[in-house]
Amino acid sequence: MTVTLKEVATRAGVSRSAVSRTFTEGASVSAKTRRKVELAAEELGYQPSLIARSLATNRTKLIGLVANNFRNPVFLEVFDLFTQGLQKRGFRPLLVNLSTETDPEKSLHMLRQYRVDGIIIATSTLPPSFPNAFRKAGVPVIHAFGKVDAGSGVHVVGIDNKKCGEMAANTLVERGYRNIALLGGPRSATSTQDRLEGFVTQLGKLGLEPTDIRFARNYSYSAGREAMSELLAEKQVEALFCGDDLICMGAMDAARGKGLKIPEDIGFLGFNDMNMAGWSAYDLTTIHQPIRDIILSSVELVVAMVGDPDRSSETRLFACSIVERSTLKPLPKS
Amino acid sequence: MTVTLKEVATRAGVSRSAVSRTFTEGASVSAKTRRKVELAAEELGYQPSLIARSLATNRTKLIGLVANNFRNPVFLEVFDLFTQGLQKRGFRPLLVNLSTETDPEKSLHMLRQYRVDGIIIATSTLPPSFPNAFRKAGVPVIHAFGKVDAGSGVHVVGIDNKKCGEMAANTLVERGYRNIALLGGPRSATSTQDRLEGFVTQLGKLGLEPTDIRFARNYSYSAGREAMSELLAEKQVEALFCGDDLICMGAMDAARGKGLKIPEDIGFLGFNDMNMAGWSAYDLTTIHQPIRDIILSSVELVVAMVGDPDRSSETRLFACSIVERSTLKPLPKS
DNA sequence: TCACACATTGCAACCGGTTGCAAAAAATGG
DNA sequence: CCATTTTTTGCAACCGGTTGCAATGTGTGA
Repeated sequence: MTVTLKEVATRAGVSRSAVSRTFTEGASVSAKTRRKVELAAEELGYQPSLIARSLATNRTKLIGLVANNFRNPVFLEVFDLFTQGLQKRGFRPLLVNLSTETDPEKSLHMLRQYRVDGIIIATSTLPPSFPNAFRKAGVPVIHAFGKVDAGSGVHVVGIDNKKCGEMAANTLVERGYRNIALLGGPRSATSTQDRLEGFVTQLGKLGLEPTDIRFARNYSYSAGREAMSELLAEKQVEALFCGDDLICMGAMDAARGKGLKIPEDIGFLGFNDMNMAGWSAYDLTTIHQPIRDIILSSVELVVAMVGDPDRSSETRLFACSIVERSTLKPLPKS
Repeated sequence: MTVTLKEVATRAGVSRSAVSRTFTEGASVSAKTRRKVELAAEELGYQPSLIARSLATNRTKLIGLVANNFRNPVFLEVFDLFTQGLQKRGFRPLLVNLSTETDPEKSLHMLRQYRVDGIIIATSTLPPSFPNAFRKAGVPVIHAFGKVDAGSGVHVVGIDNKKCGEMAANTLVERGYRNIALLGGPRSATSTQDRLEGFVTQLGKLGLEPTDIRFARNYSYSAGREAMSELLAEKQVEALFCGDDLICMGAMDAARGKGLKIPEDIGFLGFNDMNMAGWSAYDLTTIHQPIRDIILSSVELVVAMVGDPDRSSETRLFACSIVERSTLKPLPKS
């Protein structure tokens, strides 16, 4: 059915090695044989089998792409950039969806069975034991959006979540808010924990304490909305720092549903700066997470590691910044 | 570095075939040898190489997943369901991003080189020549969201876009709208073309003609917003049928920006019923596209085809339905 | 023209599994 | 207990490439 090396070799009147070499980067073939081979390959519609090549070279050019949050819009950008970045460099993403996987161990086995050259884990809601397991298996692994975690040999690319928490605290206090609550993403996410820590600490330094702290059950509009409804039923707050724009939009709609005006009655500060944050129905002031930088850097790093597996472990943190829109009171004139 | 069959065989004191057979579904091994082998494998941390197996069996269990629209939120659901569905059946998705690919031919080569067992193409913005090329190469291919296209041997799973166009026309006219415009997705999408046709035809049957027809440059909020601004500058309309919820939300915000009230001054009918359509800031009346059914069915079909490549070509169309929210006037009491 | 260096080529072993086939072992029945 | 059937096992060839090595071919300078 499919055309193989051998048939091309026969047709071109050369050895199998010659054919192999014309299809191998940087191998030694004369212009003449190359022409003959290419002609024969063309005529036969030959496509080298990457499977066979992988077996022989022990390189698959496959990168495992592991995620467990397929419903958050930021992952659109994540997937887009990952796949493009990998494609551009001649690698292919093998997608793993951990959303419903009870046993991440199984995914590890699967990825090992496919002999992926490297792995990118894009989530902050997995315990470090997961990336570490891959590392122990000797596979290059990048933990994007991960928690800085010294000494495990896992490369981390992301942001400094603690600093972001501090930034949020400063931003809200600067604008005169005092009665401030935090509505985080899932409590188990390391990003949530770190932001919380930075936020509370910085608030403390400014002599304040959060009025309320709670966590949405996941990164969704409805989770944000629900959590906010509960919060409003119990307490009164002047401003809210949310762990994610989606959650924040849900929270905004809950507040509006109670007749509150934004930002007069209540201020909102989101996180991520996803596309929708700019929609005029929300026009959300938010902290921009440099997804693009994170992804591009992760791809670059994983490819580099494939070339040099002993490359020493590295942590790359990118800066976040406030994107000013209309859900917070402006800075008072000083 | 990695443990192979041979080492397990030696350790277990059996032949390589015996090891292979214990890891092969439905092969003949006695309970005793199986135990020995499993023990040895466990001790050595053996993981069978799917690469080697693929080479020997000529089956990779890899399914190519081709898309070219990574920025539309419906694809979150699409990716989630695809990957889960494939995983559940022991297949793995090899992701191909055609967004920036100028030459789809290259992707075809790549997928053929990886010897994928099947391909799912999830887009309506590719010419039928693309899926057909795969089919010609003898690879099972499912065109999800595709255009019904007889005789090419490509399986199509999706909806009847013409009928949806008719449904939209009926819905708007029923509610008393007469001055109706269409704001479609990209003109090149077959789904857009079919909906347009159904819409205009049905309107014609009802004695009407669309006030305006235009197309957003892509499936995005901003494209919808821009197109709507242009439309409003030129014409006055009572209701708009949009080719996508995102586009529709952009259009709504453009209308609101001009001071129009929804649905009093202008009605909106979206398409897809994506999550965000239910957000209270929009609360969009829209046509539900049964993404879930389409994906699950596509996965099922592609897996079936891998098992039986000569299975005859099939088209599966699912029904769409109106989801009533608040961007259209209610049906007049009859 | 010849000796030499260097580029190109083919041979054959290897990558890590699967599988048809025949031999060996176990189970069955008389 | 033996002949027969059925199950289990190992051998060896194969899947489609790559690559070290030795042999061949080509080009250079003297």
